[in-house]
Amino acid sequence: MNNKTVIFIGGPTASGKTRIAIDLAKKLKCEIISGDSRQFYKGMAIGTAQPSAEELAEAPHHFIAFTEPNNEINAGQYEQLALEKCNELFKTNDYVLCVGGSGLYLKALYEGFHAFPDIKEGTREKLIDELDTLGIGHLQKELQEKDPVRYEALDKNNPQRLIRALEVIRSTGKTYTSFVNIEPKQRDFDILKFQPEMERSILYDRINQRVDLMYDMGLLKEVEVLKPYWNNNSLKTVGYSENISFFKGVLSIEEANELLKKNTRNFAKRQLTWFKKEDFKTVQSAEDITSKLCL
RNA sequence: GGUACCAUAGCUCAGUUGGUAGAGCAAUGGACUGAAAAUCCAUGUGUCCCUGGUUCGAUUCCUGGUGGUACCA
Repeated sequence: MNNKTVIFIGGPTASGKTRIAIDLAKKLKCEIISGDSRQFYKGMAIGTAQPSAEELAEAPHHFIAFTEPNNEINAGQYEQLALEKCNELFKTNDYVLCVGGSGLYLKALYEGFHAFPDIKEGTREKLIDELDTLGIGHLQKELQEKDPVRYEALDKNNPQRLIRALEVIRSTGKTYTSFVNIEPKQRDFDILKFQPEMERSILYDRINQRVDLMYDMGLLKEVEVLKPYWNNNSLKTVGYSENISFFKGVLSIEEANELLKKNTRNFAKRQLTWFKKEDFKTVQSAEDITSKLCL
Protein backbone atom coordinates (compact mmCIF):
# COMPACT_ATOMS: atom_id res chain seq x y z
CA MET A 1 0.00 0.00 0.00
CA ASN A 2 1.26 3.45 -0.86
CA ASN A 3 -0.34 6.84 -0.54
CA LYS A 4 -0.97 7.72 -4.18
CA THR A 5 -4.14 6.59 -5.95
CA VAL A 6 -5.67 6.97 -9.38
CA ILE A 7 -9.44 6.65 -9.21
CA PHE A 8 -10.85 5.53 -12.55
CA ILE A 9 -14.41 6.37 -13.47
CA GLY A 10 -15.45 4.46 -16.57
CA GLY A 11 -18.77 3.35 -17.97
CA PRO A 12 -20.88 3.92 -21.03
CA THR A 13 -21.57 7.21 -22.71
CA ALA A 14 -24.37 9.30 -21.18
CA SER A 15 -24.23 7.40 -17.89
CA GLY A 16 -23.24 10.40 -15.78
CA LYS A 17 -19.48 9.95 -15.44
CA THR A 18 -18.77 13.67 -15.74
CA ARG A 19 -21.07 14.64 -12.88
CA ILE A 20 -19.71 12.01 -10.50
CA ALA A 21 -16.15 12.92 -11.40
CA ILE A 22 -16.59 16.63 -10.75
CA ASP A 23 -18.36 16.01 -7.44
CA LEU A 24 -15.57 13.68 -6.40
CA ALA A 25 -12.83 16.05 -7.53
CA LYS A 26 -14.33 18.78 -5.38
CA LYS A 27 -14.48 16.52 -2.33
CA LEU A 28 -10.94 15.27 -2.78
CA LYS A 29 -9.65 18.62 -4.02
CA CYS A 30 -7.95 16.87 -6.90
CA GLU A 31 -7.79 17.16 -10.67
CA ILE A 32 -9.34 15.19 -13.52
CA ILE A 33 -7.66 13.68 -16.54
CA SER A 34 -9.88 12.65 -19.41
CA GLY A 35 -9.92 9.09 -20.66
CA ASP A 36 -12.16 9.79 -23.61
CA SER A 37 -10.35 9.23 -26.86
CA ARG A 38 -12.57 11.64 -28.78
CA GLN A 39 -12.75 14.45 -26.25
CA PHE A 40 -9.05 15.13 -26.81
CA TYR A 41 -9.80 17.15 -29.89
CA LYS A 42 -10.64 20.77 -30.48
CA GLY A 43 -13.83 21.65 -32.32
CA MET A 44 -15.64 18.48 -31.24
CA ALA A 45 -17.32 19.77 -28.09
CA ILE A 46 -20.93 18.96 -28.97
CA GLY A 47 -20.65 15.59 -30.69
CA THR A 48 -18.37 14.09 -28.05
CA ALA A 49 -20.29 15.66 -25.16
CA GLN A 50 -17.23 17.32 -23.68
CA PRO A 51 -17.83 18.84 -20.23
CA SER A 52 -19.37 22.31 -20.53
CA ALA A 53 -17.48 25.51 -19.68
CA GLU A 54 -19.36 25.60 -16.36
CA GLU A 55 -18.37 22.03 -15.58
CA LEU A 56 -14.76 22.65 -16.56
CA ALA A 57 -14.74 25.61 -14.16
CA GLU A 58 -15.85 23.39 -11.28
CA ALA A 59 -12.71 21.26 -11.30
CA PRO A 60 -9.42 21.34 -13.25
CA HIS A 61 -9.49 19.04 -16.29
CA HIS A 62 -6.69 17.75 -18.50
CA PHE A 63 -6.70 16.34 -22.03
CA ILE A 64 -10.03 17.92 -22.99
CA ALA A 65 -9.87 19.67 -26.38
CA PHE A 66 -6.10 19.97 -26.12
CA THR A 67 -5.07 19.12 -29.68
CA GLU A 68 -6.17 19.34 -33.31
CA PRO A 69 -8.25 16.55 -34.89
CA ASN A 70 -5.45 15.69 -37.30
CA ASN A 71 -3.00 15.06 -34.45
CA GLU A 72 -4.38 11.65 -33.59
CA ILE A 73 -3.58 10.31 -30.15
CA ASN A 74 -3.41 6.53 -30.01
CA ALA A 75 -3.70 4.47 -26.86
CA GLY A 76 0.06 4.03 -26.54
CA GLN A 77 0.72 7.76 -26.73
CA TYR A 78 -2.06 8.31 -24.23
CA GLU A 79 -0.42 5.92 -21.79
CA GLN A 80 2.73 8.05 -21.80
CA LEU A 81 0.91 11.39 -21.64
CA ALA A 82 -1.40 10.28 -18.86
CA LEU A 83 1.40 8.72 -16.85
CA GLU A 84 3.44 11.91 -16.99
CA LYS A 85 0.41 13.96 -15.97
CA CYS A 86 -0.31 11.66 -13.03
CA ASN A 87 3.25 11.97 -11.77
CA GLU A 88 3.04 15.73 -12.04
CA LEU A 89 -0.26 15.88 -10.16
CA PHE A 90 0.93 13.47 -7.48
CA LYS A 91 3.50 16.05 -6.39
CA THR A 92 0.71 18.10 -4.85
CA ASN A 93 -2.12 15.61 -4.32
CA ASP A 94 -2.64 12.02 -3.28
CA TYR A 95 -5.47 11.46 -5.76
CA VAL A 96 -5.92 11.76 -9.49
CA LEU A 97 -9.24 11.07 -11.22
CA CYS A 98 -9.19 9.49 -14.65
CA VAL A 99 -12.59 9.72 -16.26
CA GLY A 100 -13.75 8.48 -19.61
CA GLY A 101 -15.47 5.91 -21.73
CA SER A 102 -12.49 4.69 -23.75
CA GLY A 103 -11.85 1.43 -21.97
CA LEU A 104 -8.61 0.64 -23.73
CA TYR A 105 -7.17 4.03 -22.83
CA LEU A 106 -8.05 3.65 -19.17
CA LYS A 107 -6.55 0.19 -19.21
CA ALA A 108 -3.39 1.58 -20.79
CA LEU A 109 -2.99 3.79 -17.74
CA TYR A 110 -3.85 1.29 -15.00
CA GLU A 111 -2.26 -1.77 -16.52
CA GLY A 112 0.29 -0.52 -19.02
CA PHE A 113 1.00 -1.80 -22.50
CA HIS A 114 3.72 -4.16 -23.58
CA ALA A 115 6.74 -2.30 -24.88
CA PHE A 116 6.03 -2.35 -28.58
CA PRO A 117 8.51 -0.38 -30.67
CA ASP A 118 7.56 2.51 -32.93
CA ILE A 119 6.20 1.54 -36.30
CA LYS A 120 8.09 2.62 -39.41
CA GLU A 121 6.33 5.39 -41.24
CA GLY A 122 4.08 4.24 -44.05
CA THR A 123 3.86 0.65 -42.86
CA ARG A 124 0.22 0.83 -41.87
CA GLU A 125 -0.77 2.78 -44.96
CA LYS A 126 0.81 0.11 -47.14
CA LEU A 127 -1.03 -2.64 -45.26
CA ILE A 128 -4.35 -0.81 -45.63
CA ASP A 129 -3.66 -0.51 -49.32
CA GLU A 130 -2.89 -4.23 -49.54
CA LEU A 131 -6.12 -4.99 -47.69
CA ASP A 132 -8.05 -3.03 -50.33
CA THR A 133 -6.28 -4.44 -53.35
CA LEU A 134 -5.32 -7.99 -52.36
CA GLY A 135 -8.00 -8.77 -49.80
CA ILE A 136 -7.97 -9.93 -46.21
CA GLY A 137 -6.86 -13.44 -47.14
CA HIS A 138 -3.50 -12.04 -48.18
CA LEU A 139 -2.98 -10.53 -44.71
CA GLN A 140 -4.19 -13.68 -42.97
CA LYS A 141 -1.74 -15.80 -44.93
CA GLU A 142 1.21 -13.55 -44.12
CA LEU A 143 0.44 -13.48 -40.40
CA GLN A 144 -0.13 -17.21 -40.29
CA GLU A 145 3.33 -17.74 -41.77
CA LYS A 146 5.21 -15.15 -39.75
CA ASP A 147 3.50 -15.38 -36.35
CA PRO A 148 1.21 -18.40 -36.06
CA VAL A 149 0.77 -17.87 -32.32
CA ARG A 150 -0.70 -14.40 -32.79
CA TYR A 151 -2.70 -15.58 -35.78
CA GLU A 152 -4.41 -18.29 -33.75
CA ALA A 153 -5.13 -15.89 -30.89
CA LEU A 154 -6.91 -13.12 -32.76
CA ASP A 155 -10.16 -12.61 -34.68
CA LYS A 156 -8.99 -13.75 -38.07
CA ASN A 157 -11.58 -11.65 -39.88
CA ASN A 158 -10.65 -8.47 -38.05
CA PRO A 159 -8.59 -6.39 -40.49
CA GLN A 160 -7.46 -3.89 -37.86
CA ARG A 161 -5.88 -6.54 -35.66
CA LEU A 162 -4.28 -8.32 -38.60
CA ILE A 163 -2.78 -5.03 -39.71
CA ARG A 164 -1.58 -4.18 -36.20
CA ALA A 165 0.24 -7.50 -35.85
CA LEU A 166 1.75 -7.24 -39.31
CA GLU A 167 2.92 -3.65 -38.89
CA VAL A 168 4.88 -4.71 -35.80
CA ILE A 169 6.35 -7.66 -37.65
CA ARG A 170 7.27 -5.71 -40.78
CA SER A 171 8.75 -2.82 -38.80
CA THR A 172 10.91 -4.90 -36.49
CA GLY A 173 11.48 -8.22 -38.16
CA LYS A 174 10.33 -9.84 -34.92
CA THR A 175 7.01 -11.48 -34.14
CA TYR A 176 4.19 -9.64 -32.41
CA THR A 177 4.18 -12.45 -29.88
CA SER A 178 7.79 -11.79 -28.87
CA PHE A 179 6.84 -8.37 -27.50
CA VAL A 180 3.80 -9.68 -25.65
CA ASN A 181 6.05 -12.04 -23.73
CA ILE A 182 7.71 -9.11 -21.95
CA GLU A 183 5.66 -8.22 -18.86
CA PRO A 184 4.58 -4.58 -18.56
CA LYS A 185 5.93 -2.87 -15.47
CA GLN A 186 3.76 -2.43 -12.40
CA ARG A 187 2.25 0.93 -11.52
CA ASP A 188 3.55 2.59 -8.37
CA PHE A 189 0.14 3.99 -7.50
CA ASP A 190 -3.02 2.32 -6.26
CA ILE A 191 -5.94 1.80 -8.59
CA LEU A 192 -9.67 2.00 -7.96
CA LYS A 193 -12.23 1.40 -10.70
CA PHE A 194 -15.84 2.60 -10.64
CA GLN A 195 -18.68 3.16 -13.06
CA PRO A 196 -22.08 4.80 -12.66
CA GLU A 197 -24.95 2.42 -11.97
CA MET A 198 -27.76 2.82 -14.46
CA GLU A 199 -30.57 0.68 -15.78
CA ARG A 200 -30.25 -0.10 -19.46
CA SER A 201 -33.63 1.37 -20.42
CA ILE A 202 -32.85 4.61 -18.62
CA LEU A 203 -29.43 4.81 -20.24
CA TYR A 204 -31.01 4.38 -23.68
CA ASP A 205 -33.58 7.08 -22.93
CA ARG A 206 -30.79 9.43 -21.91
CA ILE A 207 -28.87 8.65 -25.08
CA ASN A 208 -31.88 9.38 -27.27
CA GLN A 209 -32.52 12.65 -25.47
CA ARG A 210 -28.89 13.68 -25.61
CA VAL A 211 -28.70 13.14 -29.35
CA ASP A 212 -31.67 15.45 -29.89
CA LEU A 213 -30.04 17.97 -27.57
CA MET A 214 -26.82 17.79 -29.58
CA TYR A 215 -28.70 18.77 -32.72
CA ASP A 216 -30.32 21.63 -30.81
CA MET A 217 -26.88 22.77 -29.67
CA GLY A 218 -25.64 22.96 -33.24
CA LEU A 219 -24.12 19.57 -34.01
CA LEU A 220 -24.61 19.99 -37.76
CA LYS A 221 -22.71 23.27 -37.75
CA GLU A 222 -19.91 21.68 -35.76
CA VAL A 223 -19.61 18.81 -38.23
CA GLU A 224 -19.65 21.20 -41.16
CA VAL A 225 -16.86 23.34 -39.70
CA LEU A 226 -14.75 20.20 -39.25
CA LYS A 227 -14.88 19.46 -42.97
CA PRO A 228 -11.06 19.71 -43.40
CA TYR A 229 -10.78 16.78 -40.99
CA TRP A 230 -13.59 14.58 -42.32
CA ASN A 231 -11.13 11.91 -43.43
CA ASN A 232 -9.19 11.86 -40.18
CA ASN A 233 -9.58 8.94 -37.85
CA SER A 234 -10.64 11.27 -35.06
CA LEU A 235 -13.80 12.01 -37.06
CA LYS A 236 -14.48 8.32 -37.54
CA THR A 237 -16.74 8.69 -34.57
CA VAL A 238 -20.37 8.23 -33.59
CA GLY A 239 -22.02 11.61 -34.08
CA TYR A 240 -19.76 12.64 -36.93
CA SER A 241 -19.90 9.75 -39.41
CA GLU A 242 -23.70 9.87 -39.58
CA ASN A 243 -23.80 13.62 -40.18
CA ILE A 244 -20.98 13.52 -42.71
CA SER A 245 -23.20 11.06 -44.59
CA PHE A 246 -25.99 13.63 -44.34
CA PHE A 247 -23.79 16.36 -45.83
CA LYS A 248 -22.71 14.01 -48.60
CA GLY A 249 -26.38 13.38 -49.39
CA VAL A 250 -26.29 9.71 -48.43
CA LEU A 251 -28.75 10.09 -45.54
CA SER A 252 -31.67 12.40 -44.82
CA ILE A 253 -31.45 14.38 -41.61
CA GLU A 254 -34.07 12.13 -40.02
CA GLU A 255 -32.11 9.03 -41.02
CA ALA A 256 -28.88 10.51 -39.66
CA ASN A 257 -30.58 11.30 -36.36
CA GLU A 258 -32.01 7.78 -36.00
CA LEU A 259 -28.76 6.12 -37.03
CA LEU A 260 -26.81 8.26 -34.59
CA LYS A 261 -29.08 7.16 -31.77
CA LYS A 262 -28.75 3.52 -32.73
CA ASN A 263 -24.97 3.70 -33.10
CA THR A 264 -24.68 5.42 -29.73
CA ARG A 265 -26.75 2.68 -28.10
CA ASN A 266 -24.62 0.00 -29.75
CA PHE A 267 -21.48 1.80 -28.62
CA ALA A 268 -22.80 2.02 -25.07
CA LYS A 269 -23.43 -1.73 -25.13
CA ARG A 270 -19.83 -2.40 -26.14
CA GLN A 271 -18.66 -0.18 -23.30
CA LEU A 272 -20.88 -2.06 -20.84
CA THR A 273 -19.34 -5.34 -21.96
CA TRP A 274 -15.84 -3.94 -21.55
CA PHE A 275 -16.29 -2.35 -18.12
CA LYS A 276 -18.07 -5.40 -16.79
CA LYS A 277 -15.13 -7.58 -17.73
CA GLU A 278 -12.64 -5.06 -16.37
CA ASP A 279 -14.43 -5.21 -13.03
CA PHE A 280 -15.47 -1.57 -12.57
CA LYS A 281 -17.63 -1.41 -9.43
CA THR A 282 -20.97 0.32 -9.85
CA VAL A 283 -21.74 3.41 -7.78
CA GLN A 284 -24.58 5.92 -7.79
CA SER A 285 -22.75 9.02 -6.67
CA ALA A 286 -19.45 10.54 -5.58
CA GLU A 287 -20.50 9.87 -1.97
CA ASP A 288 -20.54 6.14 -2.70
CA ILE A 289 -16.89 6.45 -3.64
CA THR A 290 -15.76 8.62 -0.74
CA SER A 291 -17.45 6.26 1.70
CA LYS A 292 -15.43 3.40 0.22
CA LEU A 293 -12.28 5.47 0.72
CA CYS A 294 -13.17 5.76 4.44
CA LEU A 295 -12.83 9.52 4.37
C1' G B 1 -74.77 1.50 -40.06
C1' G B 2 -73.26 -1.57 -44.88
C1' U B 3 -69.44 -3.94 -47.94
C1' A B 4 -64.45 -5.46 -48.81
C1' C B 5 -59.67 -6.44 -47.09
C1' C B 6 -56.31 -7.18 -43.05
C1' A B 7 -54.68 -9.19 -37.91
C1' U B 8 -47.94 -13.82 -37.54
C1' A B 9 -41.21 -11.58 -33.66
C1' G B 10 -40.09 -4.91 -30.87
C1' C B 11 -41.21 -2.86 -36.34
C1' U B 12 -42.30 -3.92 -41.72
C1' C B 13 -43.87 -8.28 -43.72
C1' A B 14 -43.35 -13.53 -45.92
C1' G B 15 -45.20 -18.49 -45.13
C1' U B 16 -47.50 -23.05 -43.74
C1' U B 17 -51.96 -27.29 -50.50
C1' G B 18 -53.88 -28.51 -42.18
C1' G B 19 -48.34 -31.55 -38.90
C1' U B 20 -47.20 -25.05 -33.77
C1' A B 21 -43.17 -20.67 -38.41
C1' G B 22 -38.83 -17.19 -41.14
C1' A B 23 -36.66 -12.74 -43.76
C1' G B 24 -34.97 -7.58 -43.38
C1' C B 25 -34.37 -3.94 -39.83
C1' A B 26 -34.28 -3.24 -34.63
C1' A B 27 -32.54 -6.01 -30.41
C1' U B 28 -29.40 -9.32 -27.39
C1' G B 29 -24.62 -11.79 -25.90
C1' G B 30 -19.39 -11.69 -26.57
C1' A B 31 -14.12 -10.56 -28.12
C1' C B 32 -10.66 -6.73 -28.16
C1' U B 33 -2.55 -4.23 -25.83
C1' G B 34 -0.94 1.73 -30.17
C1' A B 35 -7.43 2.81 -35.52
C1' A B 36 -10.94 1.51 -29.44
C1' A B 37 -16.89 6.61 -30.15
C1' A B 38 -12.62 1.91 -34.04
C1' U B 39 -12.86 -3.18 -35.58
C1' C B 40 -14.62 -8.22 -35.35
C1' C B 41 -17.69 -12.71 -33.89
C1' A B 42 -22.24 -15.14 -32.41
C1' U B 43 -27.66 -15.35 -31.42
C1' G B 44 -34.55 -15.79 -33.66
C1' U B 45 -36.74 -13.69 -28.97
C1' G B 46 -43.56 -15.89 -31.04
C1' U B 47 -50.74 -17.65 -26.80
C1' C B 48 -49.40 -16.98 -35.41
C1' C B 49 -55.96 -11.35 -32.18
C1' C B 50 -60.10 -13.94 -29.17
C1' U B 51 -64.05 -17.70 -29.27
C1' G B 52 -66.51 -21.98 -30.79
C1' G B 53 -66.70 -25.76 -34.85
C1' U B 54 -64.69 -29.50 -38.48
C1' U B 55 -60.28 -32.73 -37.85
C1' C B 56 -56.06 -37.73 -35.19
C1' G B 57 -54.13 -32.67 -35.43
C1' A B 58 -56.07 -25.66 -36.72
C1' U B 59 -51.68 -20.28 -36.93
C1' U B 60 -53.77 -22.23 -41.72
C1' C B 61 -60.51 -24.20 -43.29
C1' C B 62 -65.56 -22.64 -41.28
C1' U B 63 -69.00 -19.67 -37.43
C1' G B 64 -69.26 -15.61 -34.20
C1' G B 65 -66.64 -11.65 -31.84
C1' U B 66 -62.85 -7.70 -31.23
C1' G B 67 -59.50 -4.24 -33.41
C1' G B 68 -57.58 -1.73 -37.83
C1' U B 69 -57.76 0.15 -42.98
C1' A B 70 -60.45 1.49 -47.40
C1' C B 71 -64.84 2.45 -49.89
C1' C B 72 -70.26 3.22 -49.64
C1' A B 73 -73.98 5.53 -46.77
